[in-house]
Amino acid sequence: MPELPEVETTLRGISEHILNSPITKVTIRNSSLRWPVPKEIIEHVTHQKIISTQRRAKYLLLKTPKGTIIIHLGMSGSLRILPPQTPYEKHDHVEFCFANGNALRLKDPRRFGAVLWTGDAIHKHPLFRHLGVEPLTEDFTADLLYNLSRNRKVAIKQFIMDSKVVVGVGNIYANEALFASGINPKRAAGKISLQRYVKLCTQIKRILKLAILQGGTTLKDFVGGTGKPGYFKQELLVYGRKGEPCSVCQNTLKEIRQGQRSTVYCTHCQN
DNA sequence: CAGCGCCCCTGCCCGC
DNA sequence: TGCGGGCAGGGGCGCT
Repeated sequence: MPELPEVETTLRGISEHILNSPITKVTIRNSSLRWPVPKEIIEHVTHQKIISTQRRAKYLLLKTPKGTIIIHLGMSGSLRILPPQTPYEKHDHVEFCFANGNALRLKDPRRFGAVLWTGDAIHKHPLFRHLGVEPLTEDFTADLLYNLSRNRKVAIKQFIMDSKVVVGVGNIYANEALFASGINPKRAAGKISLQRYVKLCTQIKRILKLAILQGGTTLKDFVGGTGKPGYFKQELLVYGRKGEPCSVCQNTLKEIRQGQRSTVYCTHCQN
């Protein structure tokens, strides 16, 4: 479910409720997520405070003085702030209770998400070592995309979804950014000009920022940390619109599969 | 290394 | 109305 804007929305929603209050209890109801939720996390974080929160790629990082809780929402995960003793629902897998009365609870029906712990610097962790640049920083530039893509045969859509290149661009926003840039998703990344990468880079930033402002995209049941849905769905121009007329030229939007993921685009506007 | 497919899992939607 | 098939916002991993 969540791409960068949804993860960012979640982080913003939960942070103020969990910062600087001792963790009183950790409950692991089902440890079989993407990787087993390490039991040691309980002894490591109980009585600790979260002193800062941040996002790296689609990972949420909750820092304590002893290390970092790493949370990934996978395809169907959501984190909510709940009052104490809220009855568990199906797929509520992990919960952190705080002295201030708040509970932070992970629900994840498909269990592709993760809750991990590291006592080390985050950049040393294997999951983070090979991550590319953050798209909403000045390090993410057209020059970077251009240079990394030389001699690459992969389709541009898969190239911008490659987390070794740039992080946080998932299927929805890859589709939207390519449409906004007028680039055919099948075009080889290595054959795209610097000028077109300027456009693409600009559009990726614009769309991600706009989606964050709208609280993310709610497709099925995504809610930010405070339970509000996202409103970016109404801005989607191609994703989920196979067979509908292109908003620019009225040509019928086409759907193809790239790397087991659906791509929707306009064969007239994108080339 | 690049470039692929596969797979983890549940829920929902569609067509018959 | 019931059921099987296919698809879903991610991404690590193993193979060629």
